[in-house]
Amino acid sequence: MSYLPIKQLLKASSGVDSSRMDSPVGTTVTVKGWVRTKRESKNAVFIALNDGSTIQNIQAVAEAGQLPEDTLKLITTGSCLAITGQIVESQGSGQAIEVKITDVVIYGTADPEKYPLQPKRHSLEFLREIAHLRPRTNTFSAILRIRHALAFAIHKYFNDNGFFYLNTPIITASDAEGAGEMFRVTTLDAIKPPLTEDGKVDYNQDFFGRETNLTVSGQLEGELGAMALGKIYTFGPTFRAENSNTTRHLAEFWMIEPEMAFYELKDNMNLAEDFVKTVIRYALQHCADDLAFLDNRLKEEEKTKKKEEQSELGLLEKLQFVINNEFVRLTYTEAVDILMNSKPAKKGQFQFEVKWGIDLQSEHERYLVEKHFKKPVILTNYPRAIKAFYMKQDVEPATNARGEVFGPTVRAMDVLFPGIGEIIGGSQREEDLDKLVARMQEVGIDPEAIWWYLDTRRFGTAPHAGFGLGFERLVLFVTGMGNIRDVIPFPRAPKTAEF
RNA sequence: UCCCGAAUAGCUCAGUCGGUUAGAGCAUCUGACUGUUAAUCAGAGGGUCGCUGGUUCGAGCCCAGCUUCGGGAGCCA
Repeated sequence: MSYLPIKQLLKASSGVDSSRMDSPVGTTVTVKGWVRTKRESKNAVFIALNDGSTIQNIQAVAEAGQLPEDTLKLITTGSCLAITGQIVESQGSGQAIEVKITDVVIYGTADPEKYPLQPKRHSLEFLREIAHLRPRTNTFSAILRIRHALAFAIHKYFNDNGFFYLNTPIITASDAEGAGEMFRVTTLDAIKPPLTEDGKVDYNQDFFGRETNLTVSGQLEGELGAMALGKIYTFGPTFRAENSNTTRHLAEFWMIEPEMAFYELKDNMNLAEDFVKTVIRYALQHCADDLAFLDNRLKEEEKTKKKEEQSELGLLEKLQFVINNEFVRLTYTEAVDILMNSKPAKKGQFQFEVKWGIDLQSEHERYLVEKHFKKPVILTNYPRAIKAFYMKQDVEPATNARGEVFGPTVRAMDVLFPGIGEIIGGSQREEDLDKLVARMQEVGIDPEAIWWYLDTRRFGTAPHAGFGLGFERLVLFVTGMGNIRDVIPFPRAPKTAEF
């Protein structure tokens, strides 16, 4: 039996007018979905049904005594039904149309004594414990629909702009980037692995004949793609075995990494800003009711907070603000100057002292974004010592407003967003083989281990640039959620892999 | 990994100074109610007070260890 998704049904009936040719009023339809609530009064039974196609429910109505008593009893929150009936204009005020029930098929019951989702508000902490069922809630279904829309918008953006989607390996042998602790991939016996003569695990006997891990970044392979296809992007899972217990980190997350031949740092910044704004605009256009729901949810939550802790902008306002304002661009050196002359620095309110050469702490980033500029910020030209080996080395020394000289620096860029900090990290890459190898040796990376990467510089090297964006951090920002574990269906984090 | 906090009914929480039978709201069930909107009203059922040990005549409450969760920090995307 075919059925009509609720989203389609409601779309067809928007601005209900039974005289309209395409109005569904009067037609007989079958809707299928899960019961949110059932309300009974003396003369009628009301069922709110949701099928996940939209945040909105469809109301189905039966007259009292119409449905057999034992059928009625099984229609409880969480049960799954197929309801057939005529679409009528609703007599109630909460909805334009409703289904006048002629037939109900119960696909699956849900024992109300055991079904954990009750028709009431649940804490996000509790829902994390039942992550397998939480997509059935308004909040999580909204988040997952927005997540989908953002993923689609990302592919669309790159496709529209001449990028090719490059699939980089998930299992890698390279451990050169040093982006984080890695998960080992092996088929060797964990208790009795084969050993070499000097007592170490003999990975020659492993599946790949060498040590392998799950990828921590597709960037190096992405550069190979850019040096052949021009503009590429990756969008795939990434793994970090760091013991990170925060609201912004996952052990398994999805990363987007564009890499462009012939792009320099400024082109890279322009792309990053346009890209982020475009995908946020897409979500605003295509997820209006889900975003409105989350906006409202956040406002309710804000009401319970103290005045001084309430945020100035609502979710929708914040998203509009980001797409309507230019990101502030300044160098690391200029940022350090601002921070050193800031109120919190003078009052000693920063936990970490600011001076040229330090890696900026989240308190510093937050000050710049949330207090000083109150806009997204792109910081560039970081000290070479705190950045990755592959970033292009600046020739010009950095200077601040008073003409003081610092260095050396690299052509790095970090995009900082309010609430989440670093959302994008990227750079122009060092295309000069000698400089790149010299830098690798300085930081103790064996050039032989990634000879294939260095071949890009040996054969037809070119200026190029790219960046990485943590997908969940983007979803976190767009949904206004506070914990990254709530914007991915099945979060992986230390001690967390149940579902 | 470090710092701080928490763990009591299905959920969210209260529980005074260590003292009789551990409470509330929501959810569930039963009944009432002329079309309800997370309906409303009345009633009922529902507890290994995270685990282990200790102090005490007596522990939900005090102490120690462990576990898990939350917030912050670090690592980073």
